[in-house]
Amino acid sequence: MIQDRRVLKPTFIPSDVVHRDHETRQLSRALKPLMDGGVPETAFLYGSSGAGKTCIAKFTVNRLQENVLDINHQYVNCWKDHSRFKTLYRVLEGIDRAVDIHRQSTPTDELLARLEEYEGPPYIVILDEADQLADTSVLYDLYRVRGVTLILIANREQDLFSQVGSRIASRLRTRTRIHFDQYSDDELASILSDRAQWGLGKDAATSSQLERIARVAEGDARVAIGILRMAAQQASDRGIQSVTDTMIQKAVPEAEAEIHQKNIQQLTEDQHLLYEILSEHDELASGELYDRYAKRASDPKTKRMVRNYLQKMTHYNLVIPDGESRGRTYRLTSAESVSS
DNA sequence: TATCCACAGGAATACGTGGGAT
DNA sequence: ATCCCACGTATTCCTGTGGATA
Repeated sequence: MIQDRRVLKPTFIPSDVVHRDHETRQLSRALKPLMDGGVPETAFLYGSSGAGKTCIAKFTVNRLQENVLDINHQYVNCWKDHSRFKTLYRVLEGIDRAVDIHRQSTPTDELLARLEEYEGPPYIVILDEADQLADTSVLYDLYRVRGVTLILIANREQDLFSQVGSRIASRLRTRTRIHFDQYSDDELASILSDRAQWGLGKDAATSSQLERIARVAEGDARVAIGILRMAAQQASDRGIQSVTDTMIQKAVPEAEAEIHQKNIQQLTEDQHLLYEILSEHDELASGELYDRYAKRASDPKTKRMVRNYLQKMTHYNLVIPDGESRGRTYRLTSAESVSS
């Protein structure tokens, strides 16, 4: 029953997007000066995850490139390439100027100098998860390079600007800001319907099934499509043409567990231990958590380091912190209790 | 209410590592 | 073989915050 697997992958960009006309127009307008040699505005897309930010950014740039003009573009995920060096490297890669750069033999400033020499067609750089940059000075670097247009993507506006120096923050703040609301259940259902039709065939799922998936996904398109993919996989494994309600029910925790499991595999030994301790309790105060950790670990790290671990695990959606300073407690995400 | 203390998270710093350069 | 550069990891130091206590 699966006709085109790519359509259900998280990275897939549809040839036509729905329910984001306003946002797409805003972004197009910001980039429009490129069409007659002008200087476009820096665009800043923000909103919760799965709201279509990355999709719209890529879609708009692709369309601009196909229909209109000679431009270069590059997509950089700052969660993966979060250092100044790596980000600049990726940016150079997008214009084929990175071939002879072998890791650290070249100082970072050399990369920037090379970028400043660039005199090709306009260059659009999409910085996804820009709030994850360890060193936000790259924003300043890139902002100053002639011919480079930035599209910044982050979950929350203040997460990005809290770290950026005030100098560049004030400059960037004035640029085009585009907010992405969560998808409504209806919008999600119609997105799913399109994907199901292209990727799975007409009768793969009923509209009420898609609505059900949309509801549990809570506005997150990535989650919704993931659930559909898992359900379709089950149907395909059994050689039947359409998904059943039972498959959807099973796919919901499986889609969550898949992400969850991937994240757990990334953990180090110490982080695993923290996870294990937390799994034995409903919730733990930070002091008690550390005491238990220090008792069990063969070579316990400092409290500060453990705070870094917990922060990272929080970002991976494995741990939920409760409370601000004193009296904070930690607990695990409820993923495994759901899957039972 | 003033003081104290546990805690979060930023900044500076130290250390070990990998791989190209010499 | 040795040096160098940037990186990831970890520690130390520090400031700000909010709940607990005298």
